[in-house]
Amino acid sequence: MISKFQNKQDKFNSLTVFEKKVLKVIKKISNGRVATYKFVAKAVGRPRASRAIGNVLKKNPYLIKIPCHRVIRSNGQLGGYSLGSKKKLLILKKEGIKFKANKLTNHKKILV
DNA sequence: CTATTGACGACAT
DNA sequence: CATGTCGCCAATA
Repeated sequence: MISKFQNKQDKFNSLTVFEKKVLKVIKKISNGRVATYKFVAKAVGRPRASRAIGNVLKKNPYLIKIPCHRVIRSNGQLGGYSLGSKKKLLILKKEGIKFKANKLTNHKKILV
């Protein structure tokens, strides 16, 4: 019989192992904290794949479930977002993450 | 198989 | 600080 989660399953299964790993890591970033692309890269065992991490996120199929807006650049800059950096900034602001001149100000809550 | 494409990073200037 | 260059990497054409 076909599970009622078949659609989600299909979507999930269509992802590569690499992509699944990436999304899985990001899913764990809790509210009020942020991580860098580099951090995620290291977490999935590809320490130099930070660029590829971004490529995964730009097509994040679970925009609601996976808080990819919490991933920023290692130099403290905001970084991109599929719905536009502006949106990303607003969401983060709501979550208590502050930026000034496109630079993160609170370095306490960042995972590097 | 090769080439291109980026939500990147380190480093030089 | 700001900007440019070069290296990196998985996906995709």
